Amino acid sequence: MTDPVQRPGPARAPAPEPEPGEQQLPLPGLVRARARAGRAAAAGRSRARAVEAQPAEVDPVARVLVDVPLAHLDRPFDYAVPAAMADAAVPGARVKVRFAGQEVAGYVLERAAASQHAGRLAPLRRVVSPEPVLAPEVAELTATVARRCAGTRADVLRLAVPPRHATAEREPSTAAPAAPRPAGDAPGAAGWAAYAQGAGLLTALAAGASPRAVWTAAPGEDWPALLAAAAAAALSAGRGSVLCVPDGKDVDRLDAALGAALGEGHHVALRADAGPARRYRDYLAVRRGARRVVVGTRAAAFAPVHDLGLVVVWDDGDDLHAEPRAPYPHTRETLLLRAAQQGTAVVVGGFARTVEAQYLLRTGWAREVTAPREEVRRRVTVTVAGASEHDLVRDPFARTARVPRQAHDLVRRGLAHGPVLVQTPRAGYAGSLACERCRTPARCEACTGPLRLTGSTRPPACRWCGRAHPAWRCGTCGHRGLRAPVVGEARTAEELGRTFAPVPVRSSGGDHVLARVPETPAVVVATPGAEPVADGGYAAVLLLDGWLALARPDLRTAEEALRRWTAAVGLVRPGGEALLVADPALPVVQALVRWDAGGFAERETAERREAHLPPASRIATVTGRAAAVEEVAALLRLPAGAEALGPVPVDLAGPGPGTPPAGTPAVSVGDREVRLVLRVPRAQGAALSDALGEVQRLRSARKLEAVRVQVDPPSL
DNA sequence: AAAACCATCAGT
DNA sequence: CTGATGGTTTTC
Repeated sequence: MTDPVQRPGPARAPAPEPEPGEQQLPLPGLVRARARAGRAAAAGRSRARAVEAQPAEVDPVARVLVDVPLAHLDRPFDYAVPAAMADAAVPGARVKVRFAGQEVAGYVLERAAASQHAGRLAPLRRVVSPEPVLAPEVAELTATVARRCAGTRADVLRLAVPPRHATAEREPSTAAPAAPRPAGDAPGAAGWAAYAQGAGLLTALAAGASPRAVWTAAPGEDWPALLAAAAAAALSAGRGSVLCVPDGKDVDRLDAALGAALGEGHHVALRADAGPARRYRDYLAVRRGARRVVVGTRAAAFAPVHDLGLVVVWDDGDDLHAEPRAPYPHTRETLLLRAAQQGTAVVVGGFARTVEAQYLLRTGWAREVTAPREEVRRRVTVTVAGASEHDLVRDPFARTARVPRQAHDLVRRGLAHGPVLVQTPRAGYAGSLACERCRTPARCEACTGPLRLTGSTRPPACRWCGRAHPAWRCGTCGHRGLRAPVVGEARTAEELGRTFAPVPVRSSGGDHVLARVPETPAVVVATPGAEPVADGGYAAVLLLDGWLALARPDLRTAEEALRRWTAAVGLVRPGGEALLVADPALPVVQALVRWDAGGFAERETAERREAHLPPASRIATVTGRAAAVEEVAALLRLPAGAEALGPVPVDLAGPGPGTPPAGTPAVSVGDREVRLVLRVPRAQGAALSDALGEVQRLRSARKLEAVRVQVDPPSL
């Protein structure tokens, strides 16, 4: 196919007249260059042919955001719109432009009558397609998110807009049927009545208002149905929704619930794993307004839903909501920024509650939606089996029984009525070793790194420095024996299978994850995050090795443990029971028993406030080679009240599980990766982001070595 | 990555 | 003063 827009337009006066009043620039270099080009061109070719195409009559200037990875170029550049591209170069269209001597991709942000740029404008080279893939409000959101994360718009755009697929683009998007099912008929609509503010939330959504809620779901809740009902309520008021969940399994559940609530054709699931054609087709269906309700994982937070009225994030504590690619935006933060920008309703929901969600309540920005105590008690009974620290002092062997008698009893009772879920901590922690007797994690004497086994015949070695410890001895109790603290879910399944034969044992975890299990009695062993949903709910839920879930040296360990436990107990059937094997004296264990994620989050929030940790403070990290990080520290213009901590070698700074891997050649101190932690009062958060962004632009302009900047890192 | 820019300096 | 040169800055 020939591209008409690239052909030079009809002949015109050789040198374009300067705009009246516009400064005529001498541009000697340019004149010289043109003269050379003219001579180089075949002699006899008329000068008029060499002149660029005639500009568009209306708005001959396109503001283009170019896709280059350099922070200091993260701003629009003006290009001349040739007349032939006047209709195609709409705001939001993908274009190719010549930028710094190279052909680069970009998006038209807007069209304008004139440019502020003093020099000559280069023409657009090509409009890739007139499809306005980048919605104006998403362009704005992208800028806000980039600013918050001290990153570039181009990086955020890559997360927000899927790659083009020409075939998918040629097909029209099928329009939604005229009317969705009445919102009140949604299966989940009645479910909100169980919550103190639930009915009010739905009413407000149906009235087209923008309520903001932090919702803590009751155990066993059919949360996809309730969220679908919320989206249906918003849609009945003519407003679209974006619903973000952690993983594909949750997308499937919510997808099905939305189908039931709205009828087919009103919503779409944006799946990262769907393949380029499907992904682009679904994206276009949203962008073109054919679908107004979107469910998806973190990329869906940017979905260009028309008339957006509600944003939802489910289980915002799941680390899958944290984007692993620069500039590392978090779904919750993206959606909150978007809600503020577009004036939408917000639901931050989960079985647990993050300290960030709690902060929204603390400041009064959002309202709490929780089930009354009686309702929770009706749904599940949670008990604890395990020795307290006090008991352990008297009898260090008390907790060596991994599956205590009470647990066996629970499983047996449950199996009489249906499937029983057994959650066992992820095998991922298994690499680290612990004292066989007192279970204190085994650490390197030289650098305090965690020890691990690299082979059955070799002595334990440090993950960080690689030093071998053939004669290790526990620093706490003096014992010499080591154990891998986790019996993987496979072995747990084996053990339980023997105990409860002939009841079938199903295993879910690692790369073998089950989505659903039937209502029939079975022992279902799963690692956190891989729990299958049981038809009709589990008769009982057993949470093993609570001590291990709490053994990680991380700021969020307790919060994360509670999140995983509540997620499992959340799958119980009404009237079911749950048992946690852990120290009953711990506040986090009591929070599970009382189903009081809110109280726990409030307590954590208060503690962190005193320790000047997020969310009351804003944290950012700068990671890179020591020399570069030190330069950054020197260049940073920190806002008032800011503190800089470090830089500290990364190996020691964080609990990062195996960096660097043993066997990495030794590096000199100057080449070591270091991390600088910056902390400001929350009110200065924006100023901190701006200061970091400024340094990034400066460093990129000077071609200095890149450093990794992370604002609000999910863990330290 | 290429072009434009700019300071410097040898050769008039 | 002019044009060549080489390093730095800009990129529409």
